[in-house]
Amino acid sequence: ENIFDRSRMAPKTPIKNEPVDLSKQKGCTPERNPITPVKLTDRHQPDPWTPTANLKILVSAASPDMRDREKKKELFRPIENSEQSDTPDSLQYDMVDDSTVDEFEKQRPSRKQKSLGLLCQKFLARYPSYPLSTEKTTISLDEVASILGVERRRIYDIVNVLESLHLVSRVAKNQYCWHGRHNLSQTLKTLQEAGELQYGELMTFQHKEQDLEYKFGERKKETIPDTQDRPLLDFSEPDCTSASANSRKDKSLRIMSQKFVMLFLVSKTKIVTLDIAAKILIEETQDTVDHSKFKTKVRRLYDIANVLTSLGLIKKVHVTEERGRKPAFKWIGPVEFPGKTDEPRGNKTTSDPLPQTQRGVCAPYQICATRRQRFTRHASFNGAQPCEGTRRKVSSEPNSPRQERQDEYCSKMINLAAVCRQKIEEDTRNPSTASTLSLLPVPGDSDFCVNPLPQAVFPMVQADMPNLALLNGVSSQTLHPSTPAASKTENGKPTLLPSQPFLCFPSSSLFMLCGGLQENNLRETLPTTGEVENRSAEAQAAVPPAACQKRSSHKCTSPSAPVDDEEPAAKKQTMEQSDVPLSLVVPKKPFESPKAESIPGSGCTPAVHLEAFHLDLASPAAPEAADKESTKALDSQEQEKWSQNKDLDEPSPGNEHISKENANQPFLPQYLYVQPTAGLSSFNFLFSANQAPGAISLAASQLPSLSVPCVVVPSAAMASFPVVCSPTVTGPLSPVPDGSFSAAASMNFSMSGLASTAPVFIGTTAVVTPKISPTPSVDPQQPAHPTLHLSPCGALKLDSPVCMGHPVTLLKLQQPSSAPLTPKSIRPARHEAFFKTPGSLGGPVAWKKNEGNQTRNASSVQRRLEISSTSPD
DNA sequence: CGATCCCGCCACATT
DNA sequence: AATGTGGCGGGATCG
Repeated sequence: ENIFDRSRMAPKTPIKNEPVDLSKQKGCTPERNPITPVKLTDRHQPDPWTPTANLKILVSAASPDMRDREKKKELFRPIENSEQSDTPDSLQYDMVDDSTVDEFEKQRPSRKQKSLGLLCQKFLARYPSYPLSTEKTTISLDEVASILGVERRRIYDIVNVLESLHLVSRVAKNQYCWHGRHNLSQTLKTLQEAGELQYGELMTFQHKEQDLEYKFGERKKETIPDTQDRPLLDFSEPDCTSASANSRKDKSLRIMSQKFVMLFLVSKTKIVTLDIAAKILIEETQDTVDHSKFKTKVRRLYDIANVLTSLGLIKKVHVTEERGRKPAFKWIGPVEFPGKTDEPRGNKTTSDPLPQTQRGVCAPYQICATRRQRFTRHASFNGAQPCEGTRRKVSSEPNSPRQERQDEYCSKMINLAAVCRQKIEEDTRNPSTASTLSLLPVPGDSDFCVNPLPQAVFPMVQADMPNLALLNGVSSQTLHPSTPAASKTENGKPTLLPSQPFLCFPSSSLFMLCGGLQENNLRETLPTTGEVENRSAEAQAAVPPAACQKRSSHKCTSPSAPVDDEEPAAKKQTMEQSDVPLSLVVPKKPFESPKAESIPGSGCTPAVHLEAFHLDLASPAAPEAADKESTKALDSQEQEKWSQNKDLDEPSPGNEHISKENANQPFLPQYLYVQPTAGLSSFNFLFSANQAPGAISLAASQLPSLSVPCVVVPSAAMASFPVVCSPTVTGPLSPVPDGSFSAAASMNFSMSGLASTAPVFIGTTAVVTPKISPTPSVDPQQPAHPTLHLSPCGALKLDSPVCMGHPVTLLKLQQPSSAPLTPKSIRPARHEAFFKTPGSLGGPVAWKKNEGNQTRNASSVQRRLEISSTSPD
């Protein structure tokens, strides 16, 4: 509590004022003692309590420098003056201290009070998350240590982890430079990329491996053969320095921290158990595996986890496996990163931070990853080096500023989302663990937001593990998530679950949206197009329920191919599907063409994308997830969005509306708009899904990007539930346009959302649309879906469908339509990848296929690597 | 009793 | 040699 206050109070800048702060704190000590345990007492310990004694203590705590310096003076002074002041020291002090102290002692600070996590929070509270570029704050370890009342050693633990994420950089001896979260997303992205390279494969199997590992221990290594430990990313050295070569174990804590983060980013489920992480990390590091070593590693991971938890990037969860419940952590930080790596273009603000060539380069640090090579240079970075100073290079922020902004926003958004998410999750969980499904059960019910719309779109969210799910509204969907889980185990399987995305809709009112704009048209125009479209349409539709229904039905039915796929797909499985969808898509285009035409190629694509999306979503949520992965490799897809809401009432359907801007501009993105009802003032929104223009282009790339962002906005009324949306996400890969906007879009809404209060959310991931339509046609689907879910195989099935959805579609569409096809064919593979989902046991093979995807992904990555490698060479 | 993880010794690195 | 860093793991707490 205190912390918060303080932070608020002083969020501002850090340190500089220390004197003040210090004084306060110290002064506070007594006061705060109650709260914070701090060792003060201890320190005070023995001595005679005189003012001096206190000083001494403080001093001792402080570094030598500190001691000498005025700080002491200041500190004391303030204290004396302000608080206890006047009196002759000792007395008051004693009084205060003792009493407090004693109390404390009595109470015992409780270990928790001294926890690293708490300490980290305190630490973070002292600095602004997004410091102005102008202000550079430097952090003196000694000061901080003394202020926070801990030994310096502890500060190192915190700083090392923060450094691994580039939130701070070492400037000099006892000095660190605070950067804040501006570059966090960039860093995460980099880590994600690096992680894919290193762990991608592993993660694929995640679950399996886990098990295996358990048994075997670490065999995994294979995958990651060589990597040594070296820093994946090293931040450190942008330049080089001799140091780079470095020494001392390379700061294992930092490296470990990065690797740990990578595991999350690469994990589909976004959940990583400690033991697995430990095993992986050990392996990399070494072969030997002793038990003791393992134990030590776990200890370190706890240290890191505490810091990451304080940063709001992960949270603790438990995974129940056959073996039992295991401690694990779930990533709740941003999943997707706006910056794109791929494209050069970048548009949006963000993008390109790195002007130069490839991003690969950019990515700083990169990952030398796997191979160890590191690149050195990022020369690009050099330019901007921040603090630097002396020797150590610090480079921290390689990134350009612009991006940062976006990132920031994103980050903020994300955070919010995370918060929401958590809430939701929690809620969900509570019901039952196993339960993930619990929600599901009601498909039809109004509860889910869907009501209004026949079809709703849901964003997927990943569930956390435990929770999960949700879904669908109405009918159709359902559980995908659950399925997998179910298959595995009843409960827990968080793993699986997690991976899959779900949505929840609590109440009715929600809305979502999604990106595809075109679709609307399409749908209308052609029902047939397919599910995908439908979805998009649906999404749109969703808003306007009435309309939607029709569509939905149409969708379902009409789209022969696509549709089929879905259903069949489930059965069928797989990859191929993707193709199918495409085909479906194609048709649409024609339809759409009017709009689309305007921008021919692009128009189509976008639409397609959307569709794909939808499809995925629609069918099994899970799949979608898979897709993403494929696309990126990561799981970003999974990300989730959460929404939360608290709202009050229900949403009033009426309120919501979706406006489509599209209408005018077909291609463009769709938006959803939700008007708030009276109640809400706050929100409304919308968003577009994609943007058109970019989309237009059509390239496959778009698709990926496509992520259509959806946004949900809760109306005021709705408030009660949140919604979410997500864009899907391939984003990263995709070039530009999409990504950019998606990001942008999200940002926007988010912002608004934030402001308002309402929960909003956004997700990256995909969205799912349920298709539920009133029409019979739908029904068929339903069965299918369910089946999928249910069936053990579910995962597989799901995947397949999913796969279909995405990428493929696009491609095909394009071709037929306009022409310009891009060769993205590649994507299909990716799609597959997506599917990989978690749990699935089943279809491992398929997953692997990812590779194909990866190729894509990889392609970019690889290129980078290659480049990098070459360059280094 | 297992999960956490505080605490601080001590080795290595840097001054 | 002094001081900065940070690996490491014993053992106390927590749940």
